[in-house]
Amino acid sequence: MPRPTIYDVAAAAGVATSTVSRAFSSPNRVNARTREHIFSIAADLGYRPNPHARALLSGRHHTVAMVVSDITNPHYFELIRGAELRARASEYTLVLVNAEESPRVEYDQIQRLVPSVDGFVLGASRLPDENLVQIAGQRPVVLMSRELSRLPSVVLEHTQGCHQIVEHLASFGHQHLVYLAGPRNSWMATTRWSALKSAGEELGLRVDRIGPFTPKASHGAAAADGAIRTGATAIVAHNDLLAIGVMRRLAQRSVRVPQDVSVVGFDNIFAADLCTPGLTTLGGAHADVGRVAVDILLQATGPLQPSGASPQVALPTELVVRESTGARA
Amino acid sequence: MPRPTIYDVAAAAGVATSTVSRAFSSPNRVNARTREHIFSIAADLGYRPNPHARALLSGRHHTVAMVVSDITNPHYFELIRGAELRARASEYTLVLVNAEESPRVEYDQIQRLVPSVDGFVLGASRLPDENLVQIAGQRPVVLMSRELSRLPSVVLEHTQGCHQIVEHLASFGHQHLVYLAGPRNSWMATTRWSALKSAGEELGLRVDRIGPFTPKASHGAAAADGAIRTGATAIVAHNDLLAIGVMRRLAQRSVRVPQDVSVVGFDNIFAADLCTPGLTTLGGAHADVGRVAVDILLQATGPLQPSGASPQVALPTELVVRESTGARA
DNA sequence: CTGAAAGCGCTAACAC
DNA sequence: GTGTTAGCGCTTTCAG
Repeated sequence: MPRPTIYDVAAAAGVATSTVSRAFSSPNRVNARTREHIFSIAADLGYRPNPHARALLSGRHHTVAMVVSDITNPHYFELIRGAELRARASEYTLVLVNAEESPRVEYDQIQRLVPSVDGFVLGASRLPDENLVQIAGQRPVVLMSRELSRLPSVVLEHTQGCHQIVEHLASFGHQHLVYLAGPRNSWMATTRWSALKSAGEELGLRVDRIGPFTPKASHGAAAADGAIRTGATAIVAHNDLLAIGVMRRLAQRSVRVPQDVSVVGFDNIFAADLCTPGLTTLGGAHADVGRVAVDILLQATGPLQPSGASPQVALPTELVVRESTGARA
Repeated sequence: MPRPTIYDVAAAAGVATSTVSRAFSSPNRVNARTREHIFSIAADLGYRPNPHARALLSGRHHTVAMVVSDITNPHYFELIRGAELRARASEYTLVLVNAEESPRVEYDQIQRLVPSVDGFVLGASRLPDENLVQIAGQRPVVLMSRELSRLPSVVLEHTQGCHQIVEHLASFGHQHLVYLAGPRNSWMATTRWSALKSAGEELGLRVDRIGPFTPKASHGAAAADGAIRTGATAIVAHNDLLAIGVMRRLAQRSVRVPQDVSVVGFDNIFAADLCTPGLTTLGGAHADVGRVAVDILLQATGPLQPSGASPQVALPTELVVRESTGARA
């Protein structure tokens, strides 16, 4: 037996289909008694509105897509969780898309989904600005871990956080640090680099940069070797995964952390607390990033036309100090 | 300007809408010349088929849902990734749902999605058998990390794996081990317990069980304390997260691993290699679990009616031995 | 407050 | 090979 439709319900309830429709979509526009009657009949029949038929007409799908640069990066766990919770709270479905660090995959997937979703939350998008603007022209977009004027975004307060990192390292007497940059097209990588550099200038440290590196543990070896060559006494890796990979390689090469070199990461993933030594890292309320991003998106997809306002939210970070940083010995 | 429809394309191309439709849905049923003409016009107009209108008629949405018991469990990373890749390869969209260890949330979410997806992949479902059977009556279902007669499933070869664990521990002279059980309604928990027990009987070890425990690191303290009380010399935790939490607690209580007690986990998550001591754990090709599950699902949602066959796939496991297991000292 | 009827974008008979 | 014509399930004027 196929799913019952409003026709079945209408027939069984002895009313018109439009009344059934109204009972579900704007309950207050129908007599309380008939409404209840319809509901009970509908329940008996096991009727449930077909979202596609609804979407066909309204153009709204009650679905948002979240695109992440690499789904296996633990950093995204909390982001996804926060976004999912927020979406569900408004009875929205969250479609998860993995861009696998590939702008092409990212763009294709987004275009594929444009007709099916009400908006996009883009995590650390690797797409060029023009693409983002274009996508925003098709559907509301909220960026995470990236800022772009005229588009709403949610980021962690990296600039201040980077300053904190440099201060922390300076307090141990470090005078030369190196930033292991993330992917070329990562806005975060660019921003962190300039934040570190200016903090370095301010505090009188030399700051180098090498890379780009794919921010995975497996790429840590190359990054570590490069870092050693710079002669820096402190390494700031683009994220925790890379930092962990770096520490592994350093251990292999008998470089002691933090006695010979200090290591700092970003994200404060679960594993940062488990590796040895524990990784000093810049953390933040990641779940909130996801939550707020969806929040803004739902606002934009809401009945009120997207207002000119494009909120750019920056959430606070916190430097989690563990054992991977210290004075040279 | 609204999205162009087949009407716009048809008008611009000087053909009927059905021809446009055919050009896109069954290209070989239309003259090559007209087809190319239609395509080029469509491209100019930026036409893209509306999947909802399509779904409304065909009932197929090119979308599958994957439900996981807890999205923040790293164990799922690879599963999700494998599933996502496989889905995308067939141009299917993967909707990710987080059940948050709650059967109620899980069931509600599934019911919400029934009208919008072609099938479900259920990871470590916490639902009772009857519910699963009922859902399978609404849409094709493939289980992961759970078996149920008449439903297709993909699991890791836990039974043999558990045997391997017990053998490994026995080889170190352990004679008493305790299993820290996962959630009450976890099929895996039940299966592992009976597998461990029968392996214990066979090899002459005493095997206790305590729990259930929520398989997160934060619940490790209670689990560790309970384990100590049993007097067992080896602890087999329901998963790596719990095992890591247990090891933390043991360290706090100055119980040495593995000198005083050995610890084993399941899943071989990234962090298992990072904690100190490294965690011995039962791993497997998790990405394959997700991949194969979607593979089976797409077969079932395919044009050919769901055949009676319900493949029950069991993928091999491998015991990854690290430093958390050894002889007592 | 409720019914009748048109149509959202597309597909699937059925003709030609 | 292509056009015509009904709908898919629902919402939404417009009457009543």
